[in-house]
Amino acid sequence: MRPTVHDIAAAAGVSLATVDRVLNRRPGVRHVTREKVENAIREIGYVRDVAAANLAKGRTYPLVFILPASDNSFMHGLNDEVRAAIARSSVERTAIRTLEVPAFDPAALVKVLNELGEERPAGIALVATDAPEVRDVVDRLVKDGIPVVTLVSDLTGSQRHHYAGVDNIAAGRTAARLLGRFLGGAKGEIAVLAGSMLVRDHRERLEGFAAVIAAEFPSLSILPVIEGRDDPEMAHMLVADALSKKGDIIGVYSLGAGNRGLIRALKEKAVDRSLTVVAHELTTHTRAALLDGTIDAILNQDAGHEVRSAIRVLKAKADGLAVIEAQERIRLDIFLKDNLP
Amino acid sequence: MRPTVHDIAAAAGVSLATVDRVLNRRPGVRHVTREKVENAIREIGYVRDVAAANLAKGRTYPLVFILPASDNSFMHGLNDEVRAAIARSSVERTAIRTLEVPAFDPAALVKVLNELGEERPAGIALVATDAPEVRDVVDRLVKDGIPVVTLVSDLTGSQRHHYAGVDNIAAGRTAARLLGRFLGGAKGEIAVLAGSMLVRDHRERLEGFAAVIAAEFPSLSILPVIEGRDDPEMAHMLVADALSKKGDIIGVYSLGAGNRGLIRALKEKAVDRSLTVVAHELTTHTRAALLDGTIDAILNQDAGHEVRSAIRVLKAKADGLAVIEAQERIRLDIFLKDNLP
DNA sequence: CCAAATTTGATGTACGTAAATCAAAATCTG
DNA sequence: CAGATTTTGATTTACGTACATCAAATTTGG
Repeated sequence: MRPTVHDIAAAAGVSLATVDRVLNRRPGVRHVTREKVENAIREIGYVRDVAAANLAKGRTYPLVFILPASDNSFMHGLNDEVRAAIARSSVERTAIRTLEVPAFDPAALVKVLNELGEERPAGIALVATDAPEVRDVVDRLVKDGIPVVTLVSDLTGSQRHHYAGVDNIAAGRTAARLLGRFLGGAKGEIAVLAGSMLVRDHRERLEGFAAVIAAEFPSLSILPVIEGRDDPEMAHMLVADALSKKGDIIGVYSLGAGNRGLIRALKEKAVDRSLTVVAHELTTHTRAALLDGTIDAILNQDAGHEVRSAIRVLKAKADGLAVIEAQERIRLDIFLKDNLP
Repeated sequence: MRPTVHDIAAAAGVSLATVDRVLNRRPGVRHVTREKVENAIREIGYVRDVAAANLAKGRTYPLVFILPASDNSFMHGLNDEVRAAIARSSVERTAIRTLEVPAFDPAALVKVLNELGEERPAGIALVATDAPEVRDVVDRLVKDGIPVVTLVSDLTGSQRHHYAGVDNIAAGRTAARLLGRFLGGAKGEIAVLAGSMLVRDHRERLEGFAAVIAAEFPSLSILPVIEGRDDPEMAHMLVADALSKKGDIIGVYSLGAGNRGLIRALKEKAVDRSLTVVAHELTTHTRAALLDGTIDAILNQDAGHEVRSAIRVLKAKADGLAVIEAQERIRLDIFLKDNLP
């Protein structure tokens, strides 16, 4: 059977109270005694029974999710998933609170994070705005022993414990290869629709995309990026305009949100032309467009997985436990019309 | 706070002992009283604290994994993942036992399953051989209250609680579209390498593949299926032979195992020809082939996810709890050289 | 209506850990 | 070496549930 605290006490030749003091970092244990206990723990392979410990502590994990106040399908979906997690909170012993901050606003994020430092929740998940001042607060929180994971968008060079999101450079590269291969050597121009180049995930997707196009599909050239601010109306206008003016666009890569506008523009302006289109994020609109042939492939990250993974990791870190790395890798989903969920 | 058994007792106006009798289906409770308690449970929204219950019961979940004695990379990987789960068993309160049965042998599977009926483990996961007699035993086990999930390969028309594996028809369709689009309207023949048409997942993959090729890529024709028995040597021989004889093969779909042999044949016979190749299962060999351009896309199912999902579902079913459906969907991974993990 | 049978209540122990209290022992200080 | 201080031990209660026992109350059958 699994060893218990009693077994540690017996193995170390000390009392249960001393074992408890060591396990829970309570004061009043001599260095030598502490080492005796720690050795015993290691030797008999003791692992704390988290369920029993939580029961005894009556513990709940107060977690905070910091989400940007963006009005696009993906963020709405992410919000829904966090709310679903909140609905499960009594079973999972979590007490999840969400905070909304203005999107792409490092100062606001820093302010909120600083306040959380006082509050000391059991863990923080945030959609990071990639800025040095944000990284500095996060590093301080981590140093203070508060588990932090980034969600969807990572924080360059920070000490965050984990990133629950996809590899966006790989996503961009994958989009490029799909588009390149689907176009089969044709010559022409590629339009790229992004939300904003101020966001790290969009920058990275473009970076990966451009690299592969340049290296492996020289017959394709990328037009200047269209920034649609993740807004359907704006995306519609800009894409429709580009399609009207440029006759040699043969492919489109939409790496941000606002796909509803893109799809409308495509249906208006490109019925006669055979465009190859790769877009990000599976929504009602992109799904329908994939099925009717307007879009050829969708790259997706599963918001539900990201949220659940973030929670698992935060709880594990709060308990000082290991995580199953392979389980927490967020995968890039590729959907063709045949493998939609 | 979360309601407890005491709250039920108070709400129903009965004693704790009676609540306990109802909760754990112990005899000696009048029908009316039982209903009073059940109503109270529903009204206050009581959910049993599984952690505390398991602690009290000292419960472990004796689970059985029935795996085929196949000697290919995928099954080895699956085996490794089950062993990894066994290593975690003390933490997860599982006691996992594996049983090996000859592959594609319904009788052997039936025999093992019948014996398990006596033993009554908390749950059974099996890689199903798709046969009516297997379905009948499984249905009986389910009827007897033993949770059963199929793993990797499903059981037609059975009552199994869950299938932890990918949708193989969708996988075949996806392979067809990738191949068709990558070939960009070229005219020619497609070679299909399977393990055996006696296995349901292989049959389904072929079915989906053929359907999409026929419907949407009329310039492509599928050659008679090559059955390589998932054996590298045999696959090598057969594929090399086919490539020598048929000059107009422009694509290959490998839907089973034995890819090491396929890759060798491709490197020997197809350096000059530009073949487009889609294969299943990410292994050391297929990964290397994808990176060096021998293979163009790999479809994969994550054995680790499948095993962990099966365990989660079996435990939940054993406790009569709901599962998060979206979390348990096993996804079809599509790997290009850019998004390898 | 009485005895028997059934149903319900009251109570205690256990699971593995946390946390607290008080006493005892060991160590340190001067 | 006495006294103060620190370290350790012994013991208890609690968390929410399971399970067992015995007594009391209620229902049922004749």
